[in-house]
Amino acid sequence: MAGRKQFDVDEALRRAMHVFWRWGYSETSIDRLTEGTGLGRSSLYGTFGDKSALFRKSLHRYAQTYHPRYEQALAGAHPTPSAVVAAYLQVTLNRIADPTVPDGCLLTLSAAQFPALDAAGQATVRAMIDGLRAMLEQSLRAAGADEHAAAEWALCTLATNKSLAVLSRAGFSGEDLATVAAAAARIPQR
Amino acid sequence: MAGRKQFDVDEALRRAMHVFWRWGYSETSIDRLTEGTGLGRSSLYGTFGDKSALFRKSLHRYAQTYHPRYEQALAGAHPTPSAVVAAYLQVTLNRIADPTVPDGCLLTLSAAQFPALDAAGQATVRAMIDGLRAMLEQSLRAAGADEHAAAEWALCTLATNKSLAVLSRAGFSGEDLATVAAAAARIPQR
DNA sequence: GCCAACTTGGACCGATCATTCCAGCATGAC
DNA sequence: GTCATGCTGGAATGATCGGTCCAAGTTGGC
Repeated sequence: MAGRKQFDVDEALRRAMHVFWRWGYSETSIDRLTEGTGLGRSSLYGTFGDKSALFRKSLHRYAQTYHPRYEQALAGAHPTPSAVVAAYLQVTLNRIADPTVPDGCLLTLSAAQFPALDAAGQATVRAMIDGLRAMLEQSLRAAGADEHAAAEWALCTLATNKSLAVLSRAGFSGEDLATVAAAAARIPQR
Repeated sequence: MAGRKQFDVDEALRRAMHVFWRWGYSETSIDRLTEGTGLGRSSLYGTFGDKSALFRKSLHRYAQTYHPRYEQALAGAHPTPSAVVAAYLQVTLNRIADPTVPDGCLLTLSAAQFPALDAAGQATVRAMIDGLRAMLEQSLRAAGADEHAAAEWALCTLATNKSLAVLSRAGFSGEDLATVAAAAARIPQR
């Protein structure tokens, strides 16, 4: 039960990062961190310091892991804006499929961010996010076929994506989001 | 000091909406709400119910105010995706300039969302948001001149915008964000 | 002028939060 | 085998949270 460290510090930090990632800062309690990392309170404090220190370490870890990919995608030899967006989408998709990120991508934050939403509201947000993911995948398939069409598709996708992020962040209720989804569905899809 | 109501319910709800808007749900304490609305605890609870009820009323108020504009922009007779995005940007810009929304738009949420970030980190986020706002305005000016160029511009803008939203939401530190800003600056601007 | 109705400010409550502390014990060195 | 090291689980602490309650006081109707 005691003696020498019984966990891998780096792995614990990775898990803590995902807890912050999923729940945001203020919705992440120490109990949630102990549950997510498997460490006890004492080990957590002894290893990483207090909550905000652990959060900052998580940020750094996140930046180290994912930032170079965006950097590479955005700073590469992409002559046109549409190519830049395509590269950006590619990175995002890779992250969605990243096996080191359980249960999806950054976007899944939205559904957990507003505890005051009822279950139906959160389910709606989750469903819209799943739909968005499908759209992203479809837009990338289109990119392989025809670049101009891909650019147009990415345009629509990003616009809808942004709408969803803004709206869910602002905490729209389930029925509000459903209405927006209906509007988004009317965007021409080719 | 007492007797009959000494405040305007609708105005109080508008102010409460902005408090939630700026701080998010869990970072909004009752004390912050009383400070933001000017009402006492009793008046707040007596008029709107508990915190989550007030949040839901704020959502509804928000939806009533802003949703029709997006609905109109996204569902109107826009034949091409780029036109849809242009309309979307127009609505966003209008909201940025909306005098009923003090201190800017939804995007300003980001800077307040992570209390564990130091002052420099939050200032960096704020500066990037200001830069983003300038980019949006510039993209709209371009839209007036040449529609295709505008579409390309909007593409870049949204991509960068989305990056910022994702990154700041994930809680990047100030220097991380500065690096991303440098990368974004390398996106061709015409 | 009087009374019922209603609002208001502030004290109060239990729950939960982040954080600290300590006794107990497994470990590695000798 | 012995001992110092330092990690571990759990109890304890003070602050803050959302929420409740009530006495004090003001209003409008009569």
